[in-house]
Amino acid sequence: MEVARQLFSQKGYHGTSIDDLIEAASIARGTFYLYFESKRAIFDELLNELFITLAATVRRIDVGPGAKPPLEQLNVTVDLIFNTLMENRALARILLREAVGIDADFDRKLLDFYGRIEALLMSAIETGTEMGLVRTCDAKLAARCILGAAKEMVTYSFVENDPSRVDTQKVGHELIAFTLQGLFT
Amino acid sequence: MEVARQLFSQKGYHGTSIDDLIEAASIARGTFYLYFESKRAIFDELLNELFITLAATVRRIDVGPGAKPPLEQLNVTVDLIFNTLMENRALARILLREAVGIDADFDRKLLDFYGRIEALLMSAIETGTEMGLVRTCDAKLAARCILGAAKEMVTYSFVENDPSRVDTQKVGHELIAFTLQGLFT
Amino acid sequence: MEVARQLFSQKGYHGTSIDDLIEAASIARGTFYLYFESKRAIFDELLNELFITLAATVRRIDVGPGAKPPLEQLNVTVDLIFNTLMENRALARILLREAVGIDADFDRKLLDFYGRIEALLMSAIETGTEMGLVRTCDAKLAARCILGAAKEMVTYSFVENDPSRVDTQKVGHELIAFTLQGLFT
Amino acid sequence: MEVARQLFSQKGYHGTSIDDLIEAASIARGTFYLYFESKRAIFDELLNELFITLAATVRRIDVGPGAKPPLEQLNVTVDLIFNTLMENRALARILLREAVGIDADFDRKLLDFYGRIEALLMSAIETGTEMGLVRTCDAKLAARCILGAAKEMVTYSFVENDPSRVDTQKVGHELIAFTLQGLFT
DNA sequence: TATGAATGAGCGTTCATTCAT
DNA sequence: CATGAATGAACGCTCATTCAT
Repeated sequence: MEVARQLFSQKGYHGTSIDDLIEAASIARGTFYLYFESKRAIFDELLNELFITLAATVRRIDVGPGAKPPLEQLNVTVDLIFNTLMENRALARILLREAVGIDADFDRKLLDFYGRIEALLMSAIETGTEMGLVRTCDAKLAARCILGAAKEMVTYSFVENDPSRVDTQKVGHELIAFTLQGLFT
Repeated sequence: MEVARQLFSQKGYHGTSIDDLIEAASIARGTFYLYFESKRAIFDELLNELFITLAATVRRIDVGPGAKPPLEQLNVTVDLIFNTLMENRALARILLREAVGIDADFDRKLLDFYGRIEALLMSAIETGTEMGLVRTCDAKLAARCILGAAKEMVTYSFVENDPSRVDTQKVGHELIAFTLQGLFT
Repeated sequence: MEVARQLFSQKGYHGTSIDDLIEAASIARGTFYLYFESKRAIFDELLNELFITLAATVRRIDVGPGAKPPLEQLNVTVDLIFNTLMENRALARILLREAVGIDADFDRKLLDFYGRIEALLMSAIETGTEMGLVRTCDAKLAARCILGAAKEMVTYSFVENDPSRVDTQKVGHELIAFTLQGLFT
Repeated sequence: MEVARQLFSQKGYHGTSIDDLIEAASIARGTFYLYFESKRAIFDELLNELFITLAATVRRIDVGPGAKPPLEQLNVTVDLIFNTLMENRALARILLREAVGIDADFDRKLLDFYGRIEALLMSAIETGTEMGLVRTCDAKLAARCILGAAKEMVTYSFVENDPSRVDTQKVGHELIAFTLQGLFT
């Protein structure tokens, strides 16, 4: 699995053959199929892993009384997510690059994943609007904007020549600032 | 080409075989190779078409005296781009979905394409900052945010069950509002 | 035909495509098939041409009374043949290089051609033996030896970096000397 | 390999398809590529085999004191080579028939092979001349003559209706006689 | 007579998957 | 548990040949 993570991340799904996999893992062809039903299956498993890791990282903003200020919570959450993604860079790279095209099943899965994030963001926006913190807007479209900006920021962090040097905190804060204030003075 | 546009758009590059292509076009194998050097070549041609169409659509905001207000120009430009993309939906779908993984050459091309957009956005942000219209921020990161949000919005328009019904104007305006004001009241 | 001669000679039968042919001749695809039944057919025609030219060159040694000395006649004939081959270098190259493997029909043709030469040589040897000029030997095998040595000598003349500079007369005489005297002192 | 030897020998390189090969060998397409990198590769391997076998057979004539008479040694060597070729008839057939035209690489290989033989023969001739055994002649051309005669003799042995019946010893002796004495009485 | 667009059988090669050991 | 030899469908591509104009 570790090997597959690296290979899929580097060469993509189509660019990685079972041969690459078993050679890098120093196992026999048959052994691979002993543990994974198919090439597709290990890819799935890999991404599920990331989904679970991410799901564990995302936390709802607590707006209850006595909670820390929402903005501070937001900063913390974004930091957490960015760090998780950077720690699982290989997997995250796959998620963001192999966006689509594996097959219909995978496409649906991906849509689902982003759909859930979108729903989360939407409800946050709606809550914010109710609380008078967020301006009125089409929550769905706004959620999409946030998601898009976030995806791009993360992707950017991987594309940089030396990802390990990217200041994820700065990237996160810039994203939050952009999301909340936009660009106007 | 029309057939290829549709097929690549629906099933992706890897998911579309020469067989699919020639059957859908009702031509013989050899005929395909009479007009296109390779599978890769037709894909390239297809995307170049879109690149050119897009390049012709994008217009710099005129900040000179006597020009229309920048915001209005921005609205018009975004509308134009959105409409162009919707009119070339199949191609745009390819551009946004076949994110990467065809081959190194194509990856570079894609990076180039987005790089140029990013540069455009960056210089716009910097100009805006100089004019005092735009708050100080990391222009590069901000440009990425805009790009990401825009990509997502466009993608969203294609993913909708019935893309022809998406109100591109509304999507565009929401994107601009998000970009300029953010979400805060 | 001229074009085909050159191309077949340079790139061989399999290495030359109809495309090469028509492009070099600046004619259309259909025009080619108007004049030649197939790729095989033009190749055949080309070699027939050489066969005919060669047949016209070969002359039996006249051993009748009043004729020039056989050795002198031999020298003249060999010179003639070598010069003919050098003048039709392209064709000869094909004959010697594309030795076999086009198809069964062509193989038979080639066998025939060399068979006829062998027969010619055999009868010459037998005549020579009867006249007491030639030592007793297996005429067929000896004919083969001569044929082989001759083929190699001609081939050599084409393989040389600059065939036009090869002294065909010297080559011919060396071949005759070898054939008649062998190598012993 | 055995199957390939037969097929290449019978139908030539171009005339033999992977399909022919795998059908004759009763293996699956993939199995072929498990053992050979390509069609070219198996052909190469096959001929290398013969090259090695032949190289092991060729022996320099020992002219030192106490050695057997050169002529006897020559007879033995030629016998050895002829027998080796007859034992590896299929391979030898390929070598002699697929003269050229597979590709540039193979052409070079072939040229090399014959070049080395020629060099061997040349040095033998020169040694012979120094020892006063061989008449003065152009060693290179003479070597070519021998090579040509030998090739033809071997080819002849394969072309005969029943090659297994050819008296290789007789062929070899005739070749030697021809080479040394020529045809004159 | 000349054209060249169209054809399609055939090629060499790849690679995810199976299964007897 | 582990192996790796064997599989064969599928792929992208070539090229000699045909035929309507």
